[in-house]
Amino acid sequence: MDKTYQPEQIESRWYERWEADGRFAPSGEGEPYSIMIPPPNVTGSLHMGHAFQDTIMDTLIRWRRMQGNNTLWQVGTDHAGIATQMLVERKVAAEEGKSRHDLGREAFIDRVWEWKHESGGHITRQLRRMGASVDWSRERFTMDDGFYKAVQEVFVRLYEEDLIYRGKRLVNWDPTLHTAISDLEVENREQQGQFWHFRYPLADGVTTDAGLDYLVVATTRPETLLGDTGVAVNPEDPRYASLIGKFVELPLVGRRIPIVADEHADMEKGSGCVKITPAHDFNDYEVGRRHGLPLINVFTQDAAILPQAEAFDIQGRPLPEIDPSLPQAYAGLDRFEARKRIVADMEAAGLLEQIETVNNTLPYGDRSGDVIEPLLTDQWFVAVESLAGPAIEAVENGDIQFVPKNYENMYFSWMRDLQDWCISRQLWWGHRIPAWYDAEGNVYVARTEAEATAKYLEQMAATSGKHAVALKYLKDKDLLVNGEVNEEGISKLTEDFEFERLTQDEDVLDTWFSSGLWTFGTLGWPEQTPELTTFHPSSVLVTGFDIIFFWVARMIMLTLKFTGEVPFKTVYVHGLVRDGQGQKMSKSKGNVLDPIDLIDGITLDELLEKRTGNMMQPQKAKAIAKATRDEFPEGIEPHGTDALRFTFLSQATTGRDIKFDMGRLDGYRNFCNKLWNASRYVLMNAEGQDCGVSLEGQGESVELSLADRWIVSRLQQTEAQVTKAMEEFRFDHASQALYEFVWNEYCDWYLELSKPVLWDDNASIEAKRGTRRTLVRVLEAILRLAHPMMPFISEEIWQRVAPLAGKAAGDGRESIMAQPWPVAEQEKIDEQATRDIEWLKGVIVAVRNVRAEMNIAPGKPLEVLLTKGSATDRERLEANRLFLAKLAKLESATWLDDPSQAPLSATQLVGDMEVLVPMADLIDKDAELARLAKEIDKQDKLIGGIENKLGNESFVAKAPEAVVEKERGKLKEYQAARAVLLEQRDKIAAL
RNA sequence: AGGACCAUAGCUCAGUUGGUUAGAGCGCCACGUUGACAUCGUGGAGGUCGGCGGUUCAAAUCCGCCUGGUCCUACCA
Repeated sequence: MDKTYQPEQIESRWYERWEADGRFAPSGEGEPYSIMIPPPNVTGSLHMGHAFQDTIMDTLIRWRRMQGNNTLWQVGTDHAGIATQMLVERKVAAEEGKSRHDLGREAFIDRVWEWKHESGGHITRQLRRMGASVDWSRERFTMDDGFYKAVQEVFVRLYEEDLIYRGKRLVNWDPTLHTAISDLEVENREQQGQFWHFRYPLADGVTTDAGLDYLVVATTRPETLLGDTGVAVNPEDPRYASLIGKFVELPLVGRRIPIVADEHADMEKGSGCVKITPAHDFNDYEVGRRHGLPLINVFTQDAAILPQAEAFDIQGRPLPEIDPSLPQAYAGLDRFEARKRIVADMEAAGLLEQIETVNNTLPYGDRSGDVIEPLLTDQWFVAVESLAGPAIEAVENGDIQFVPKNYENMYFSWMRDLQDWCISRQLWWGHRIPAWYDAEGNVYVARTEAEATAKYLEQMAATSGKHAVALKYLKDKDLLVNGEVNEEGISKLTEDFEFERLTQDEDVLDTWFSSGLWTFGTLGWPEQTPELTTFHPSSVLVTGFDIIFFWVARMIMLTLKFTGEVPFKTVYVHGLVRDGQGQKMSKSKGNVLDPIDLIDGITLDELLEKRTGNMMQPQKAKAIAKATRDEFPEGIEPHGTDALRFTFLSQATTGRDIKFDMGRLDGYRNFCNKLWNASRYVLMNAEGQDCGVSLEGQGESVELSLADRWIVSRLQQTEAQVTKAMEEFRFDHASQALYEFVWNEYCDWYLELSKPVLWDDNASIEAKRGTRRTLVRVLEAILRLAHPMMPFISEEIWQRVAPLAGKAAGDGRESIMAQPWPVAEQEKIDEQATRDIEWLKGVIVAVRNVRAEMNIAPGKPLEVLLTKGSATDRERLEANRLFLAKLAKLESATWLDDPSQAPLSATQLVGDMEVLVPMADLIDKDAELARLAKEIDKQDKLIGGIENKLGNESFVAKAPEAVVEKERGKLKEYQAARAVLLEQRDKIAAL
């Protein structure tokens, strides 16, 4: 083995080997355990959030696999509608100077597929670098054929049950992307805005109680004035009671609009009057519905002013009786330009009362960055009410559990106030909605055009002779079979019967509609496949809290509906990975860390280029470059995947955001190095030597030392601890338990304790064998314990160590991946050995303390005296002379029967026993007296505290006996320590 | 405005049902190179557990209020 740990050399090699050997596929034996990866964008790249998430999933899967479960980690990618379409649009624009409309729908979609084939492997390669043991043989894509089938099936069935409907509704419209987006894709940003107060003249000579002939309304969006269809006042408002049912004359347009009474109007705010624009505001839409006000749309899809408005009733039916004319001056103006002009015109007309500056929050599209406009459009919706009930219940009754539990509240509060889900998007990239229209605009929802055509014929035949004839003809000719008109039938229809072909809906489905089917769609549904039976419901979903609404809630609803099962039994929710300062990582802030750079390292120059090159806001480049130079003056060193994974795990606490800590990453890289070097030591002392283990695993006669029994005992406890932590999803505890055992016990103590045995010419063959066997077996177990967290280094070392530990090769389990997870054996826990070792450590630390305090060279052999020891102390000394001599560097350790004969010494306590290092004339009197005074003071304080407690009658009376006893014990201990210090002080003072 | 979460050493964080001399890693200080490892070893300094009040024999831990931070929801007509 190399002297230092070189991760890059081992990582790619092992991953390829595992994959080639088919180690990731389900074993087919044991209790099923499955995780569905949250599908990353197919053309995306791996960010810190993925790396974190993937580490957790891989750790769980590797752990369960070792425990003997039949594990499936389902992998796949998402087509990510908007994100991917925008990316390809930009690429096409940059490379060919063409828009998607220049190309046309089909050609554009071909480009997207090309791009998918070109770049789709990027993220999967990165997943491999993380060590993710996903089953690549089952990789899926949300737009592959099988998945498409599941999507269609779900859509059609929901439609048939009236749970999907189409209608003209107000939606969040993105004027840049020209599509509806969901509430969840809207980002509210606060900013300073203006609030215009306008006068709306009262019609028919009516006046207010105050004698005014106008009402004052206020708005932050004056351009919507053109679509006003009412003014609301509060029904309780005495100021306007007499005006309810009267009219105002809408300025600039001249429309007469009613004054209605509605709770929505807040008497406390402004004038108490509110303009109502049902076609351009969600609240006004509701007011309009309550009062039967018409909806007047004044915007184009670009959010520019229409030359002529469009009027509808609440059902979305056109209202021809309403005069649609708008002032021509605004026709074609962008909404913000129109706003300026309208304000100016109002002012000119003397109708502008006041302009206020206010802080308000505006909705922005999180993809386009454009201001979202509520717009009346034809869209498809899922009626969620009947789906939400069972989805809430599943969490309430514990079929699905959130970890940590408090996310359940977040889930409930969202689910209990659910709006119908708008699932149509006016995009090209995605699952096209399986709905077809005939020439009259009637809709036929079906799995295929053939099926839709059949439905069309059947439906129309009932009322139309022409259709009935065509239907009969096709049936007679066997061109209509099983509810589908085949290709030939369709061409017959269009040619012989002169029907127009049905046209498919132009819209595609919201990406989350398809990813909502992920857990069962990937397993072959609607077919009842063996995989579906075995692996569904999945065991755990690992996801960020930010997509509980987008994804988790919808998965639960759709999966319950179509499989009758929950999609997963546990939802492990993790937080966001932030930078070291707690800032969200973003390209524009220039604080993004790439997991691959942490693994492989990156030079400062490359990092600077990555962070400042190709920026949206180049003016920030300088500040970013400076911050980057300050934080990473030498760039980033390579750390390896194992260290990165271990860092994530150690920071994975309880669902809170994590601040990624470079210091920890360094620390865990060092931990890998520590493990590496400990293994080197073990191999140097065991390879080719008698370890008391034959290849058949038969032990030969061995003698186990105290240290051997102790480390084996501690190993059992560590195994239990790590397992418990994994079961509780406390990866921080699991990683810490392993870290502490390996470093603080195995390396710091056990390896050191093995040296005296192995290097002592007088030690017996059996003792040496026992120590070698323990060294090897404990290391072998450590590696298995570490493997789910650190797959690469554990495998690399295990290959060398396993044969020495009697693990046979050639049995199909020659990878650590196929080894059993360590199970703690109660009978190997040795309390006595633990106490004895604690004593030994106590003496060694006592001597080290003296050396440090007295400035005695670490290597100088010492002659120590022991006094006030019990029979047990004497036994322990005799049993451990060898260890003591070596680890504390003692020349000798001698019992002093009469404590009063002790020479002037530095003294330390181990229990009641005193360890004396004679100091002769080496002592600096003043310094030592000062040190002792400080120590005595410390003990005095401790003693005082306990005496207070014990002097408190109610403490003694009410506290449990055990607690009181413990305090008494402590008191004795402190008093003894104090006595030693006093004695020491007196001796020195007397010099 | 309502709600959730958080506040422990210079930094990043543990601290399960109240009882520990409040812990770890990094950083800091001192010492240390012959036999696994300087990506190391040994020893050490450093915290009135955000503030105030309460419950209790006992509070970092339970309750209330306050302050500061993060986030979510709503409103902003």
